[in-house]
Amino acid sequence: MPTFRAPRGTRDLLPADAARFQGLIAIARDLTDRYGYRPIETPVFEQAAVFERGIGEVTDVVEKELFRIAPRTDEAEAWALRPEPTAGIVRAWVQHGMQTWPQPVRLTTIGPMFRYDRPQAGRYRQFWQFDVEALGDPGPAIDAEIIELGHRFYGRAGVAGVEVHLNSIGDAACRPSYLAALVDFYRERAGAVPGPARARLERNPLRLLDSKDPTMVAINAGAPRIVDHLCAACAAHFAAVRAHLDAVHVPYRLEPGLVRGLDYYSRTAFEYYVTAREGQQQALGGGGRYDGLVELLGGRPAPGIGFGLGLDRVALVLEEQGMADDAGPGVPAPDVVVVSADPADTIARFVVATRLRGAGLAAQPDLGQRKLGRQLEAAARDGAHFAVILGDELAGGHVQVRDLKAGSQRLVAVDDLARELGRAVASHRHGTGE
RNA sequence: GUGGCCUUAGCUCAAUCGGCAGAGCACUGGAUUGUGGCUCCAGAGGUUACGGGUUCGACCCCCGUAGGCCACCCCA
Repeated sequence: MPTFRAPRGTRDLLPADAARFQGLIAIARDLTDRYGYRPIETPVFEQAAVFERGIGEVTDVVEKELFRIAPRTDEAEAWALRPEPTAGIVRAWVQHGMQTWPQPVRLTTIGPMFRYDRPQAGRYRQFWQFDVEALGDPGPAIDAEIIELGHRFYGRAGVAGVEVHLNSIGDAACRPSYLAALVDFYRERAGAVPGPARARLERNPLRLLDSKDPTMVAINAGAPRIVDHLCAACAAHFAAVRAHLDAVHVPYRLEPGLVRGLDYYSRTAFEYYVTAREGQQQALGGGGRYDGLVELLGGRPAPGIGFGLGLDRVALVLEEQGMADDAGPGVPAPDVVVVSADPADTIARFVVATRLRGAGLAAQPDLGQRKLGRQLEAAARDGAHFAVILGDELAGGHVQVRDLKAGSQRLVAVDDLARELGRAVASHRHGTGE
């Protein structure tokens, strides 16, 4: 066992995994660029109060998963690692007066989030999210834009079987009366409600709706549904969101039990699910509208909506579905490897490779002290297209350029080497459509 | 935070009833002096996760710890 290892719930993304992540990030960047979302980077830690106030004191995220950091004892519990990106972005919105920018403000960020809970496959203490937020627009069109963007991301990433689950959880006007009805409903059946759920009833009754406990599932089948209790404004908003999604043919499933884990959501709530996969980490992403959050964090009231998509889970599902590129652990195939007949002459190889690199070629010197055959063997195994062989011809100002794919070889003047190779590499790339 | 299963070489896994820790892949080197991915040979790689206990003797049985996984809780 090594002396040190990655902390519990964290992991190293080795080159093959990291390359897959970079691929997902590139897709996300391309999409957000074209949808008009601008990048923003906020700190990975904030004052703990930003999360406690924004996310809600009685949520699991704050109560048991907040990753607190205390660099000095007299600052204990002052700061916490971000468990999600929205609160920090809203804090930045308030701090920098983004309500004076042209509205809406479309923002996106990608980075690690932190939650101190018990790890499992697809659930980590440090995990990556692709996050998109639109602030300053109350209308249903932006809700649909966001939901469609996330849906398109999964399609572009190649994830099969992603379902959009959709619900509205009302707002300050209609949720209180619904909650009262819901609590009454459960109280009438208090004898049947399991102990842990009963404790929740007082603190956060909405959360009982998405319990997986079989007895709760049975009870919930008859529970009042929030969509039947929406005020006129919320009902109209929800209908309009659906109409927008229908118009662009984004399929979705209405889920009356979908309530989301964070307090700041209002009206539109949605999640992206892969129900086909084994195991429990089926939620690949989720989000919703948070019209009260800006005010909660000290700003002038402004509406917002956004989502966070878990890149770790996307990568996991892609692998399970056999869609992951088989990026091996080795280095990417170089255009050119520089080898030499003299096993000891690493300087000549280094000099030539450096010159080729300066000319923009993906060139690598063989760094070992092995004989020529071994050097060529390694070059071929690494997938290099060309080998530059340094030998006796060097005295006359020439080297051998060997085409490792074709098995052909010719003498090239050192002075022409970079130009010749550049041309050959370019034509090969066009020829194979790479 | 609750309950359960698991942990042997870098990776995937063997090791009879408690009796000498192994294989494949990968890695490194070699196969009569300057030419290939195949083949052949060899090498290196282990405190059997860690700590204790039982035993003449522990990879194997018992206890604890750590980590992973599964189901909850909840979520990405």
